[in-house]
Amino acid sequence: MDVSYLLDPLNNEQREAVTAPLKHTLVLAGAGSGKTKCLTHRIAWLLEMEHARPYNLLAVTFTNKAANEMRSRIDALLNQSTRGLWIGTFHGIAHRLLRIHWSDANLPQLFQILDSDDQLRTLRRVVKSLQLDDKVWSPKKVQHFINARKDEGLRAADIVADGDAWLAQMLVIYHAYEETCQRTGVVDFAELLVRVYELLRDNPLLLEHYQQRFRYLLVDEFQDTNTIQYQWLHLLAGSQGKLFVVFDDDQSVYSFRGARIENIQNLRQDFTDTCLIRLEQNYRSTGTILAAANALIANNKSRLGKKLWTQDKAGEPVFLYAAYSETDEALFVVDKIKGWYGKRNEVAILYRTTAQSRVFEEALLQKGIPYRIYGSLRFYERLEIKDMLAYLRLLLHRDDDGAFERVVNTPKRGIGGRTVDVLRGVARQQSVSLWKAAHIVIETQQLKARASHSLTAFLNLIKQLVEQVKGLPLPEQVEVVKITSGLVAHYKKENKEEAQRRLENLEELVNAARQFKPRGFQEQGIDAVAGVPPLPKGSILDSTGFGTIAGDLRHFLDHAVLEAGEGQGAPSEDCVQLMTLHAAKGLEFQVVFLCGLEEGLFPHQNCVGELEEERRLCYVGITRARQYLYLCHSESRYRYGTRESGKPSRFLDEIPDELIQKVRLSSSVPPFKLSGTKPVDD
DNA sequence: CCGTTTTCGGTTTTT
DNA sequence: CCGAAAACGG
Repeated sequence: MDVSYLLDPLNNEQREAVTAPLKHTLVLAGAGSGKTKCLTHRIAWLLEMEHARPYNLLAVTFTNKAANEMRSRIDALLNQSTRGLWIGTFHGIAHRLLRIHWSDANLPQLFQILDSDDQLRTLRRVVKSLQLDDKVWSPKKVQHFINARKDEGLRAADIVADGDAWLAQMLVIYHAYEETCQRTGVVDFAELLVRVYELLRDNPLLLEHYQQRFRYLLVDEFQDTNTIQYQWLHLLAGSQGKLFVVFDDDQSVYSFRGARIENIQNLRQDFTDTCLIRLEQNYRSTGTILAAANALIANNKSRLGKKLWTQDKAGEPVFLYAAYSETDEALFVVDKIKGWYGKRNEVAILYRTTAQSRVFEEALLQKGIPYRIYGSLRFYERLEIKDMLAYLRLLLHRDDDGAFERVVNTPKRGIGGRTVDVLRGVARQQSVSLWKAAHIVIETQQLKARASHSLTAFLNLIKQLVEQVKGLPLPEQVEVVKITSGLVAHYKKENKEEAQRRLENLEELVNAARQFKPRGFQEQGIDAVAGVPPLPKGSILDSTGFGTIAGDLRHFLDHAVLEAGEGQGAPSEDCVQLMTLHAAKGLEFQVVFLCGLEEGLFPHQNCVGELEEERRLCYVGITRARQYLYLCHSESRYRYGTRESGKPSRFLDEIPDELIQKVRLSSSVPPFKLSGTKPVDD
């Protein structure tokens, strides 16, 4: 078979990785070294040369973006069908397995997924129902505690308080939360992972099936895996499965959300017969930029060690600008951008904290340069969208307390906090859902006439919606809910710009429903693939397929939670890109401005113990730049109301002087010359 | 129930 | 200092 199309575009190391023997393979892939190419070509290689069938492969990523990218690149590369090839995020794949095996996973068939916002609301209710002071047991803290434990694969029952009163109380809350979720049939993000791990661990026949099926496990950004993800991979690989993981220990910047860089070492210990391949040739940046990056990251003690190199020329020096103030910094950056004649979306302004974006935004606005800030509110997280989704959830599942609470008085229909308190009381006492409690409360006449009347009206509204929507295709269901729920009328009343936007977003949601083409799940015959033992009898497959009313709607809701989508709206071309360093990971730009390089801000004061991770973050920032890299720091900066002076970041000292060119001496432009900005010392 | 006042926190974030 | 969210008063 002629596989030159697969191998010719690769360098020696990439080829070595793509054609590696069937051992567990670790690919240390530096920034810009072609790791996605490596992964996609490896998949093609396995299919073409190792007689793998598409359903033998499982490729896992962290973000939907990465998963989509991988899928489209594979489709472009291969001429054969990739039916049965699973590519997805850890959460997406876990979710898929839970939908198939909902019964074995001890979940209701129509289980719902909680996003972080819904989780927080749920926790607020749990803390309140335990009569705890939410100042001491702040739902946010509790949320963090629980998620951190779940990331470690620990349930409340797995943790021993051992005389620690604080921990004991936390565990009580954790227990109560688990119970609430189970009772109401909801699953948070971390739970997807824990559940699916337990599902396979506790069902040997299921495990056997998937171990036989997924002979080849490919993992992107392996340095970002957390404990439960690693345990799951470990379990799924079994003794036969072959791992192919791509990682860069120097780009591990997510320990704060549970990523365990040690998983690389764990993998090498837990799996014998591993091989490590390094991709160090960089196809992105100039020699100078790489030299700066290499010098910086060399200061980290704990790393496997690698040195990026390029065939490219040295290029321009790294420019350094010392500003007086954050305003000066922004004006400098904007000034440079004005002098840039390339495409504007090839320019990125990167910073450590989101708060820093404001000054740049103002400066860009003032000069009329179009820009786009990443990480602003995502489409499916908008208030009005979440309200609509809550109605839809309620239609699917009347006992969804979260959805009930959200819409019971949205739009305002005279059901205030007092009324809902009564419902909550009855619900808790009789351990039923709010929906059922509402019926009980009305029947037993526990409310004043007016409240009772309003509540009855609400219940009838939902029942009416259920009837109206029955048998309609998804987009029309959404349309009906949009009108009948009263949300449109609700927003129309306010004649503000904001209200107009909300209405547009609601319309956009109907649009999204119209265009919604669920993918994945196409193959229901997964138990009949050749060479794989059938799924054990008693596995109850997901029967709410497409075409069914509940099925379409449910898939749409799943999609909304799991793939909340970027800011929506046209990804307006020709905009300067503003984002945090974390958001920039995986991207590249012709020109990069790395701003706010000051002690306390970057490295951030809260990260004194995590200095190496801060340095990696800086490394990520530097290696985003293809051609021009500007580093900025400011002598002073407004923080928490007062102007504070800041020393240049230690990271600047770690970049060799000969690579750096200072753009302008601080003294050459005194602060009072800045027009249209606040004086430095006010 | 709704608009105003007060209080609080303020690193990074995908799913 | 600034914005969000909780508490308060009409």
